[in-house]
Amino acid sequence: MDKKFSEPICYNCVVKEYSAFKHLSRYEAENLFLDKACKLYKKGDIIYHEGHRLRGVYCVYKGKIKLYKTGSEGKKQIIRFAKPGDLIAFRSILSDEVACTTAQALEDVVLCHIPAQVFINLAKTNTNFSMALIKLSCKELDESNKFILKLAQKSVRERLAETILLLIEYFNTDNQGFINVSLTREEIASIVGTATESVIRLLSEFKKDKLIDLKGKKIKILDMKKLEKIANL
Amino acid sequence: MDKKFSEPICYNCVVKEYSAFKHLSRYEAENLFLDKACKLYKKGDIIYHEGHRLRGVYCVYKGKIKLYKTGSEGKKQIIRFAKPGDLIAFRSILSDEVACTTAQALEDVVLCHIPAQVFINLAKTNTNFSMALIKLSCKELDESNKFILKLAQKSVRERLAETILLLIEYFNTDNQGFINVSLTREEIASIVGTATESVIRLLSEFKKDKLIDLKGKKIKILDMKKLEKIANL
DNA sequence: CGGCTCCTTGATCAAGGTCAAGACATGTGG
DNA sequence: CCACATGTCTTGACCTTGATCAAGGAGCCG
Repeated sequence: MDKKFSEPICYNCVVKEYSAFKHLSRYEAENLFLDKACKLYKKGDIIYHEGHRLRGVYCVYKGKIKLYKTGSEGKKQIIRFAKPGDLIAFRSILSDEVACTTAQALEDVVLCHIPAQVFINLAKTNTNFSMALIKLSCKELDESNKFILKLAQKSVRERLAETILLLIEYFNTDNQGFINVSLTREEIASIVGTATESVIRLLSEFKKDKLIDLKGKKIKILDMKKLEKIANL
Repeated sequence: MDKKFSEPICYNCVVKEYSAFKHLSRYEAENLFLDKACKLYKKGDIIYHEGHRLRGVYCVYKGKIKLYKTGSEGKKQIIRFAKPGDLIAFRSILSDEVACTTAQALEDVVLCHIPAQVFINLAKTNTNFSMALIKLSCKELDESNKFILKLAQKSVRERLAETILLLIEYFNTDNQGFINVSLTREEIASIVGTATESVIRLLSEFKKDKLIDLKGKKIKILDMKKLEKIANL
């Protein structure tokens, strides 16, 4: 495989400061660099499958990833996303469980793979690092619990409005105000937990009401206040 | 307050072996005993409120607890339960966040309160203990993510069947085969994420179909296989 | 015996899922 | 560069699920 990217050097990596790795010492980061392996994934590639045993943790260097669970009828439910600086699969590694989601590249992605034992050793020897990991998983647990509340009590309309707001918060906007991520209507539906057709209908309704603008897969917020009101936060 | 219970002694506590505290040394457990405070809560008492800052972690010694989030219209969504041996609130303490749920006693409950700093110090100094905590929160995260999938994709009927199975797994049955917990129909509805009336109608349907037996608030499984089939696991 | 809370049942209706069909867009190989 | 195939988007029609409202019954406690 020809690499179209320069392999990041951990102790110097641009994403290090945004990740739990910021707690590593120079020495630890240098060692990490010796043990990791960097790899490019094309858009649509599966990074790992739900239910499979993983050999290590991935640190996202470039690109965006969706993590989803698959229901009994094969229907997908997106649980969360990952972007540069995020770690994925570390919960499975630390708790010695099989992967609880499937990770798939939303665009071309570069990941650094850290072998399980290396990662676990870091967590065991560097208290600041392990506390950062605990905080990460607690935060994510909180996110998931909020999601539960949302699914259980809100209408599809409210959920879609909230989802748009969450997407903008997580991915930010480009210089034209469009959310920095391209999702199909089906993918949006599998975040919101609804049918693709419902997403389409509601998005065009939002557009008609001048709350958002649509340009292909790109979404731009026109009226944040009203959206928040619909989301009923 | 007169205590109608004998205060448990940590290093000797019957629940210690079922909790993350099993990783404590004798010395650590003895110190823990000096720092903790034990308290009785009556059925219905609120132990802490969502959004409040907590001063420590609770270890459940006796009784059952529900943990719920409250939605925008005041509707409650039960996120999980706790029983003897479980720790509650430790995620908020470790991640230094306000409580993300409200904890309420389902029956008379005895809790031991461990001050935040004592708990954090244990987590920082005892690697086995902190790894156990990480595993706990990862496991809970997995539970929450499964819950999301369930809410997003399953019918109320399927969810109720699955909920009954989860209750039996978590609380076990008494010698007559009834699930060891008494929940109102409303509480069951706020686990399943539906209206009280729907729970009532479906429970009587399950009873009519000889899947379960009902005796007041007590539920007994008659046909596990069929329930599992309905739950569509 | 009121006054609670909880349970139950029936009637109604809207939200949203499903199905079907076609438009549009994108990429592929000839 | 075109023709075709495939994936995505859109719209309309229909119908099921389950929420809501209303009213009454059952059990429990001071």
